[in-house]
Amino acid sequence: MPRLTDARKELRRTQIAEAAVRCFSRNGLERTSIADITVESGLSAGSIYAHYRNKADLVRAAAREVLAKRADVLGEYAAADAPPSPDELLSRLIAAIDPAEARVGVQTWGEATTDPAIRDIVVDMTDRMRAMLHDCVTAWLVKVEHHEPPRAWEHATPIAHRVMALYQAELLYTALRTPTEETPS
Amino acid sequence: MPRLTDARKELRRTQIAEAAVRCFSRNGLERTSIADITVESGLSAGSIYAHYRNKADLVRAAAREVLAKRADVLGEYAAADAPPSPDELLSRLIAAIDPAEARVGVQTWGEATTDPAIRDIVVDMTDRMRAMLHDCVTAWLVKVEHHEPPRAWEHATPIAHRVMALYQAELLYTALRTPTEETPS
DNA sequence: CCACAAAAAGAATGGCTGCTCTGCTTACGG
DNA sequence: CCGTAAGCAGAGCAGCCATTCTTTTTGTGG
Repeated sequence: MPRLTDARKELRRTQIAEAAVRCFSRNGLERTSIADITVESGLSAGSIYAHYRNKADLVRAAAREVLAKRADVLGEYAAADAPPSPDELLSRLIAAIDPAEARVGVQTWGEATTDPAIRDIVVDMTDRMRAMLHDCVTAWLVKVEHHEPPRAWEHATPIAHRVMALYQAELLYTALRTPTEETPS
Repeated sequence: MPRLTDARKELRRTQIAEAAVRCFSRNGLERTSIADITVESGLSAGSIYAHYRNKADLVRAAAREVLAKRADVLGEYAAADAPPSPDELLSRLIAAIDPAEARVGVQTWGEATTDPAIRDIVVDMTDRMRAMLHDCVTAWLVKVEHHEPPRAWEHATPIAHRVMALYQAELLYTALRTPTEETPS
């Protein structure tokens, strides 16, 4: 049956989503038209609508992609044998920030203030990141600072909160600092 | 000359801008149409365009209004005789957050990532707030912690940075946490 | 009070945008 | 290889929205 193989279908979806992220990073969530994504992806409008129900669906996918990538970076450190100190953790997270994704991330925050679907995605990803940060800090307290595990978990809470806040602030500064790149001609 | 008196003209401008902020807080910067602002303000489209050149101009005015109000709150503490400690300062700032304005503030960040005019407003206001925070913390270090003024200023820098970040993060959380209010019927 | 110019109203407009629809093309299973 | 059902292209459509234009109303200086 001549359906597209799942791998190929997923490939198209990410091809579209990545093109969308590039467009969003340049022009913002609402200012990019389907036509823009059309030329950026090399596909046609019809094709895009074969893979995403509508524009909102595509925006959600893009938001998830950007936020998930940020969470992944954190996941690596959370699983490390030698847990970094909070300061070290923070500066590594900051070093891993990609300006284009930072911009889309901040746009996502703005959209989340009015769109419940985006809001859920952002809140979910934020909670997940904070939890990983919490694990990471707890591991550091136990392994390096030799705290007792149950107390360490409590101690880690405000520290994780602060690291998260400082990271998000840095994300905002990066998004604002970086000039929005020109369309490649 | 039968021109509107300056006071009345300014009144109309803020009437429009405040209606715009309410709309933005509900539906976001781009999803509110001039028609929405028309019904919220009780004025007509023609009238709005008599006071603002175009929608972008109105958005800029709204952004400035919201950000300036936040800076004003901070200004009070900066001028106080008994400077609050950084923790105290932060919790007072957080207590003064208005959910609706927090939403518009976060939307403003998103818009700033692609619109240079908004970006300048946000960066300017952010810098100004950080500077006031810096003064505030320096005053506390000198008056309460009895640091030497020149050293105090240096010490204050990272503290002010952290307070700012924590405040902005709280602003984001407030914007995400608060359900967007319904239109009054 | 009055005259009159500015301000407000609100319908009209033109452009853009999301989305759909009709065939052509392609890749997959046999 | 081939038939077929899907993916895909791209023009077309309907609706919305910022902005403008004309007419009516309003406030102000004299």
